[in-house]
Amino acid sequence: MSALVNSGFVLSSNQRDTEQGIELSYWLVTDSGPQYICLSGQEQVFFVLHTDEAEIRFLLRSVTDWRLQALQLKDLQQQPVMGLYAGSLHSARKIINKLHHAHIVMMEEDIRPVDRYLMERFIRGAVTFSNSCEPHKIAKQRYQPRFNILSLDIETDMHLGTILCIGVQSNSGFKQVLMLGEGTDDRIIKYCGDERGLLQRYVSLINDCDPDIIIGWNVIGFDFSVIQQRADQYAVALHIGRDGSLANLHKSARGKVYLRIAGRIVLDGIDVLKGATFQFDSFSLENVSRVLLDKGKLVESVAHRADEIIEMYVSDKQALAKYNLMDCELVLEIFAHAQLIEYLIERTALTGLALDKIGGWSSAFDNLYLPLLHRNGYVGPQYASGVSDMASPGGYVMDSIPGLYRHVLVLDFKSLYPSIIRTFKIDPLGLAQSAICQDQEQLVAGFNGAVFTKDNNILPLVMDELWQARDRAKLSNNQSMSQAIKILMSSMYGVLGSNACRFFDHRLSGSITLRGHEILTSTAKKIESDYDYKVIYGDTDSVFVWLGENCTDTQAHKIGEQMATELTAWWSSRLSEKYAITSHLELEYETHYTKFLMPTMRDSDLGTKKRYAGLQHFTDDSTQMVFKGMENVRSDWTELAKKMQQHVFHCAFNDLPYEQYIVDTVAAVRAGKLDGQLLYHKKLRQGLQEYQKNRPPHAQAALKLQQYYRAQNLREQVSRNQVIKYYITVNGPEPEECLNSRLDYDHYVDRQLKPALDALLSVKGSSFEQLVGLQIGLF
DNA sequence: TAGTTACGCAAGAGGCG
DNA sequence: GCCTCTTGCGTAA
Repeated sequence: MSALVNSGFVLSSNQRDTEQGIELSYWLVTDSGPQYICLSGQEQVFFVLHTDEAEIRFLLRSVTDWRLQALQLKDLQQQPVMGLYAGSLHSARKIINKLHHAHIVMMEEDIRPVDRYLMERFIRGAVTFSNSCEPHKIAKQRYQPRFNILSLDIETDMHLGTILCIGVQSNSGFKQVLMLGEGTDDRIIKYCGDERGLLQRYVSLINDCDPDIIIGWNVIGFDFSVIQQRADQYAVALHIGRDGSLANLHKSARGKVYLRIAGRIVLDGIDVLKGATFQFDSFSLENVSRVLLDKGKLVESVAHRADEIIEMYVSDKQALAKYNLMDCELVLEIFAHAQLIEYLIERTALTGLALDKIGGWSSAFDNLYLPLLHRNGYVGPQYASGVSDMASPGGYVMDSIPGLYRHVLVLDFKSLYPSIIRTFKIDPLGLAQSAICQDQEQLVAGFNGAVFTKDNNILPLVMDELWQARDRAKLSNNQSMSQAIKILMSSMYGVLGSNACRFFDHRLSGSITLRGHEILTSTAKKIESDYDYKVIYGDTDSVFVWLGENCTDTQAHKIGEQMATELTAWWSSRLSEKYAITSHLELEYETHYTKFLMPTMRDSDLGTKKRYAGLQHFTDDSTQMVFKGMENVRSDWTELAKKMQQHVFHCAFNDLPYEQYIVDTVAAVRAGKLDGQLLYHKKLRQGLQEYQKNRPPHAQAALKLQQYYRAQNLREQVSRNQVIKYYITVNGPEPEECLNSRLDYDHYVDRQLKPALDALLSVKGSSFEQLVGLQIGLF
């Protein structure tokens, strides 16, 4: 009956206890709509040491519904283990608690049965399923899903907290706005009377649209939270699950809100962008759409948005609906433009993580590693059982030689940590196996006392496959795939160094980073001895090579290519001779700076680390300024300081005069002509009361803002993680919203303009004071 | 419902005389 | 007022 076998994509999963044991359920998306798959009579399994059997049987003598079974599996210390099978989630939880209190070693007890079922079958999203027989079956498959996506946005009256309208737009072009109040419906706007009517209409709308994925902007933390709160107040049941069940919203201890809707997933554009390593100064929809899509929203002045929305509701509901839908559309466009759904599908295909999972690189490691470990006859280690009583550093940062240079090349190791893992066989299994391997030829030493087997390892092979997959993705121009793999590969090191990962062990992380130190220092030494160029800086995986002042652009490019090739070959032969291993290290010629500034630290002659600027020169002769770590790329410096630094560096790099510009700008600041560019932005990273030990300027401003809100009887609250916008005035920091005092221009000249420029001026033998005269400090 | 370490800098806090 | 230490933030890789 092969006609009944179909393809689908796992959208969400669930597990619960039934009379027949644990029931696993999966909602799939298929070409012919949603499909519910149910697997009953399952058990939860985890592992315990064989030597603990008697004690476990004693401890669990009063517990029913479990069994212990001998297995052909060992832990990584070569001790035989047994499987402990529980017939229900409830008894599994009880058993784990009991054993935990008795300090019995347990392994993989945290793996949920719904996840293990997929993981052990290598199912990562795509499945075949057969629903013609009981129980249902699913298996690994290739399948590209097409989702029905609905973008949702609500507008509220910020003073009363009421919902004014709910707008939705789907990826197939459907649009609708549910509007509070009375009016004549048209094609898009539907008037719903009171708020209760609006919420009831919303439930029908979601069920009629029947989306697989609902997207929005802070959509869980704001839109769905507000809807839930209003629905609770009016006792409207939000039956929007695909099985008719209620939406389930709950807050974690850390204040993060989670939402479960049966058969659907909800994705927040902000979280997804962050997960895909997009960076923005601000993640407001306004800013992201401007940067990514080159457009802003309909309402330009964010400051008075709240009042404008209420004003539109009162006088022009058509305009409000249009505004509401614009936000829905922007979110859809951002998802399409940044290929976010494609990225998430690739991530799932690589890691087995659910589409809506945020972070979770530690589970990704588990999903990739554990099934292979089991097939090699071992089970995963107990949590926090790794070696941690030794230091394992991060990347190596070289002392820099400060100065203003011409012709600096940057060579960097392509994915250094993944390539170290592949080359030096960094692997939890290999580390364990080395202890019982007699043949020294088959071993390669790591750091912190680690030794690895050259064969029979897992992580290096997983990395090899990812590496090849990434090369294929690049060749076929598959951006999202390449991006997903890059992030996954570099996260593999990260989790090994984190005690939130079951494989955490400083012998593993140290063997990666300390090898990195050795590789970087040897490379720098080799360049200085063989090529006679000075290495002026290096950080983790890069070296900055100064070619000397007399060099043409063409020569520089040629030298870069040649050095990268030769040094890659040198590493290959060196590692082959020294360790008899195949090198996967690859040095790339990345950048040619025709002008390059390595500044000194403030109030010191020593060079800085992680701060520099240069004029990059491309092979087609175009150029571009690059700033790393400097004021210009820091969000907590004023617009004016950044603009000035940008301009003055541009002039200096292109041999143009800048002295008069500096003098004029300082004068303009003092004349009060540039006040708009003197605003500071800084995030309040703690709650306002938590600034006990000291109170930095932005916290002082936030306090004044809070008081202002209270005095004005506004509902608004200053909250953790809010960006505080403030000026420095003669009376200290004051928030933008309630600026009262004169700006302190001495502060701005001395603390913003001077430091932003002195990095450059001082290596030119000049100084800010020299240029602007003795104005500073006299006022 | 947990990826890492290394680094620079501004400004507050507190000791000293 | 001057000096050093600590706190807080944002950044590089």
